[in-house]
Amino acid sequence: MVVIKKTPTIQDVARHASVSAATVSRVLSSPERVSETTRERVHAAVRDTGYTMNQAARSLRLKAARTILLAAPNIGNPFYSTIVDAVIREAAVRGYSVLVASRIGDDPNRWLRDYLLSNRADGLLLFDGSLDTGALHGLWDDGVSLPLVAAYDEIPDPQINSVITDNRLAASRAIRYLRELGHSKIGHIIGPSRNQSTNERLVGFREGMHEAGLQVRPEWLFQGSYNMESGIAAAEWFLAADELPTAVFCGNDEMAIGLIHRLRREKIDCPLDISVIGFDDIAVARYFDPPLTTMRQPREDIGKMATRSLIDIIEGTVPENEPIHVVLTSDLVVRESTRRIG
Amino acid sequence: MVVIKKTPTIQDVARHASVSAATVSRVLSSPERVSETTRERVHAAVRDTGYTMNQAARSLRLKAARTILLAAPNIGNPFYSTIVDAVIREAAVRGYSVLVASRIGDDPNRWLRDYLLSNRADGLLLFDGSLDTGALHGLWDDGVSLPLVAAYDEIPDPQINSVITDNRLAASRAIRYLRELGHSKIGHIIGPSRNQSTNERLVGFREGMHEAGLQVRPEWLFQGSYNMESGIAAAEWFLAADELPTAVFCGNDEMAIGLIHRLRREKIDCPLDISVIGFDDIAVARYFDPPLTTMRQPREDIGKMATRSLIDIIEGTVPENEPIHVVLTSDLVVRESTRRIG
DNA sequence: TTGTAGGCGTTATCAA
DNA sequence: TTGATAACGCCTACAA
Repeated sequence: MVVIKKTPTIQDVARHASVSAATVSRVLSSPERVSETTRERVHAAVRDTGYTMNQAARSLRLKAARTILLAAPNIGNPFYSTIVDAVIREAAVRGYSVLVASRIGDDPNRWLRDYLLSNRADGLLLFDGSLDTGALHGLWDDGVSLPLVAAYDEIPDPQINSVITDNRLAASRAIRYLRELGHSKIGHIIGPSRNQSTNERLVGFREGMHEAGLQVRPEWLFQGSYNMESGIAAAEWFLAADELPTAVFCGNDEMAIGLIHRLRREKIDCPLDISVIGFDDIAVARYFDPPLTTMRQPREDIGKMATRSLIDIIEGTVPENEPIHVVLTSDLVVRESTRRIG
Repeated sequence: MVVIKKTPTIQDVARHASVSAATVSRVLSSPERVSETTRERVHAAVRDTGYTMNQAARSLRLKAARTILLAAPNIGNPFYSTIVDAVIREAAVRGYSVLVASRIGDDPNRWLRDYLLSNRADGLLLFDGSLDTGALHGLWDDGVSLPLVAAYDEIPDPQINSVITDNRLAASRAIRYLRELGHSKIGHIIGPSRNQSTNERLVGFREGMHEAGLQVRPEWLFQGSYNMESGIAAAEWFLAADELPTAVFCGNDEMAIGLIHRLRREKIDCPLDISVIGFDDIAVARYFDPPLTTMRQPREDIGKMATRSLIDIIEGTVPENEPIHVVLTSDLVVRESTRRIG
């Protein structure tokens, strides 16, 4: 089924247009260096033969694949899918393809070699802060310097280019908002601690609490894993405490949804009995019942900016000694899962 | 930043191990054809030099990229992300990379050429039934036969390999279930008509209605586009009718969510006043309020089976004259958005 | 402005 | 079992 009549090569086109292969190549990559007439002849020949450039040969010759590698911990998560979409779109604009890898297996070092040093991809867009930076430096130490942009999840290494959001600020902003609503008994569902962004949100939470003169109570702190099941588990953890918080700041919307769902089973209503604020503003947030108050992450922008930066780096249109650090701002989106009390 | 000290080639390894490049190549691809001792020497040399195969060169030589192209209309949709995840995982198992393209632009023909005839990808996994099959046949006519598996969305061409679900049956099953619950005033939110699966669901809906001796009322039929906003619009359409249906079968869960959300604003409760049944069973379905009754699509299986089939075809381990047609079954998942009446 | 020639890194063929 | 060689399709000095 794979067999093809005969894929035309640049030679075939050359023959067809009665020019040399070099000329065809020039017409395709730097048309201005070819005379009007031959250019047209070559274009005609390209159409006639149905020629398509062989990318493998081109990559080999140019030592560039015009492809970027996107690595995320879990593409299945709807949060990432929007980002992926933005990445693909932006990459296409710049003429790049996107190779997607969902999980950086057990041996990131080997994995990175396989993809990046093998001429399959020219750069890496990393959406996984849990990756050991040691592995990245490992490549560095080998004398290799690879175009890399860490996005969304922070990597605690100022040398690494990054496009992130102001997690800490956003978290403290969320707490301040709850405080304004009159809440003082505030809980927090944390994400997995291997993610730096999680930790930033936790720090922001603590800061917000501190600023408000509020105590962080351990029984109102729960560590989840950014999925709805974690929200359920968190609800059960809170339920086991002597007293329920009146408001909970969740590390992401999914955990908020799980939390609200589980509490409702106990006739604890959101926002009547408890206010819940999420993080991300995933698509379903505004249509959930109650519509979720949340800290919106500019996901399209993250994807777009990260892609743009990476390609700039790959193409060397950006000074390489000063790392790129973009920090996008999150916005508080007030809906109906939070409510003024007392 | 791209510059690398010196990427070792197979030649470097050969020198290091005092063998020929050919031998190194053999050790790497058919170790059994090399003597124990040299094999070990070569392996050591590979480790020492930190050699990684240049995939571009390999692809050029082998005329195979060990990469598949995944094309979906909208990766941003959470429904697809799970499938994509499954595809990537399964492909990895078989040693394939996955190139993802979100939108098959205006000119699918050109697009397909660019990716598939250019040696970037060995086969296409198509999740978009709206693609004009003429374009596909265009390639065929050129004497080109490309490994292609259409998944999830049906393509009305028995020659094209496909992995789909029993949309028609599932739809009529949904109607039968509503009927069993005592409903006779049943509406339907259709997906975009360019998708064949949409049409199959519509046919199933009509069949189910017919079997039950029920009339399909046009004012209870609404065409959406598989997103939550469509559900909102559908609600408004139904609201404008003289009478509301007592049950609505939705083409997917997102439209069901939008519908329920909008009706609630009018104090029309699901499931008290209206039963709603979705399609797909996306992650949030079970935690939505009310938890959605829905026809679950085996998404991981779709992704896995489709990938497996495609790679089998690429590698020629499957007879090529008889197209593969896998039909997976959808399951009715009863939750709380549907309710007995009368 | 155009053509010639060499090489990118790999693997398959053939001979030793 | 191993090695020399050619070829995959393209681009880029360099020469004309």
